[in-house]
Amino acid sequence: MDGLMMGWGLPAEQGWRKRPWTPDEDKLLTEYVSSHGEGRWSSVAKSSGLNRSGKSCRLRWVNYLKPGLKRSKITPQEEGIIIELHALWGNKWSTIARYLPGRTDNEIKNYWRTHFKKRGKPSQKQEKGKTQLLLDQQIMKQEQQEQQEEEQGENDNDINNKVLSQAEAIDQKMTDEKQGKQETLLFMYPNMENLCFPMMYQDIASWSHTMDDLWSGGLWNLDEPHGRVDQANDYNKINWN
DNA sequence: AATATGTGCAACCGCACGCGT
DNA sequence: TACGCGTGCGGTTGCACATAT
Repeated sequence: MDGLMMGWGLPAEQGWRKRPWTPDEDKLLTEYVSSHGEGRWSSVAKSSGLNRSGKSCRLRWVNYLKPGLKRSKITPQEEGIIIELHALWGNKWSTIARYLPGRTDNEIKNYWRTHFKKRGKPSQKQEKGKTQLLLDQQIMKQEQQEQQEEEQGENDNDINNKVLSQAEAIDQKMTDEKQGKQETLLFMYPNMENLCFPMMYQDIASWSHTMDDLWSGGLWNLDEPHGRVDQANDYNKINWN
């Protein structure tokens, strides 16, 4: 496949290397997307009069212009979420970004590289080990309960697999609701009480009453008003179409 | 003050995948 | 089934600014 064109509107051989977006270009793109919606980026590039590739248009919109994006610095709570999820999924930035409303994969990726990768922080493997240790502790405590579940056909005694399968379920759900229906949010954030507290972990908690130990010792401080109802309302204002 | 080095982040590149034909 | 197109994703690069020497 031709990496230069890729069906993204404009060829790359136009002399520009890194060309920052100007306010006028941002305005053009914002107006175009507002009236025509997202998608069909190659036609956006052609029709809007922007001398940009569709790929560039999409990136600019997704990472900078899209309503609802946070422009503030990553909070310690968000950092904790990033660390935890990175330990689980590795460099699945877009997946991690789904659990940080208002943050983009690019932003998270940059944050990780600048704040962790360079400073010799615990490696992914180490982080994984840390998380796995916590999870293993829960496994031990649950063993008897798990055995009972196995008798009922539930032989999934690897809680990490549960995490992953649950995450996959969320991904599947989000894919199914790809058009941005708010059902996705309700699925992820039931009662909208904790905007940044994904359903995934609420479900994990339901697997074991001992998971409170994990919360109190982990990086996800649920007492922080990170996802308040008023924030959830703000998030609801986003145009999901 | 001048230069070197480090940091943060926007933007681009190349690959992979899904979908329609 | 094969192919082309549109899109998304992770990796990389380049640049502006900050800090150190």
